Amino acid sequence: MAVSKKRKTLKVQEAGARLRAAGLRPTRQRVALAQLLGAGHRHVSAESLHQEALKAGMPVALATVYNTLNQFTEAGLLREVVVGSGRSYFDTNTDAHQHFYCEDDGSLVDIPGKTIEVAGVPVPPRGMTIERVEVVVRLKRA
Amino acid sequence: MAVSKKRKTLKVQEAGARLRAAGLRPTRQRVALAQLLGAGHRHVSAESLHQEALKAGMPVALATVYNTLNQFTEAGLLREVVVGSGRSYFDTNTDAHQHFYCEDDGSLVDIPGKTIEVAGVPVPPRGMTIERVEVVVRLKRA
DNA sequence: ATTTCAATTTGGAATAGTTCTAAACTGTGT
DNA sequence: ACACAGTTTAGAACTATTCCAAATTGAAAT
Repeated sequence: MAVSKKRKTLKVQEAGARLRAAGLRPTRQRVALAQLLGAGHRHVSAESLHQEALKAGMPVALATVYNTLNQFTEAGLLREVVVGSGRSYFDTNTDAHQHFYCEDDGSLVDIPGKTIEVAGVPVPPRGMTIERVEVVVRLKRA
Repeated sequence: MAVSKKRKTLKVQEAGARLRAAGLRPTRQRVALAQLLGAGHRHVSAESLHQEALKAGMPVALATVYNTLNQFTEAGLLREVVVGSGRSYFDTNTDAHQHFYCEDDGSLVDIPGKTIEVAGVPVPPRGMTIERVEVVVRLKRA
């Protein structure tokens, strides 16, 4: 048989523990999604994660995937990456880091945290605080 | 009567000239929109520009506004700024510069071109070239 | 184990922003 | 004035996401 490249998933236990730690009730669906997201650094869209869950034999409604991704993001388990209107990516790497974004195929590639240095960020307008400085390096096929 | 703050618009002539220079046929609608966009630095959405055109007595279909904004962007007359999914802004300032984005009210404020310095941008993946390095400083109400 | 109830999930409808389509119209060259 | 490619238009279609009200479920109490 052909060598199948299977993605590693988290154990149910560990996924549940992470959810509890984040203050989220570990329901069947949330645990399933946390398992899929849990291992390694990944970039997913609601749609792609939904497909993945179905293929993995963990049926979840698309609306639940949306809810869950948003809750995980609020809880600090994920980071939302905005690259283009109409496309939302969620990044399992919540550390400070940046991205390459290829406009041709919509793919996203990490740039490690310490690589890019941003200097000279001005003081924000009155009554505002900086939440995050986001850098996206937009690419085109050469 | 109250002092009305009226936005300056371009003369028809000048708007037409700009369009020709960009290789776009100066139709009535394109001229009208170019007039509205022409003076000063602005951030518009398709919807906001559409409203503005209607109020200015220059009826244009929303679809035309979309077409036109996209054409202007392709022609280098505008720059698209991506800040959040579902929201597309077009910036009349096409020089290299960055933005503050306030997540609370969706507003966009320019950061002048030379203010922010980005260092350490890595070499792009094989066969790719950097089209633009985009920096968005996300703000929250303090 | 059973009961209880708020939290969660669900499928479908609803919404928002944008693009598409086919027919009507218009700018420009002759 | 004429012709025609380019443009505009209204509305349908589409995509990504959120909303909704009903059904289900996890966890705490009995």
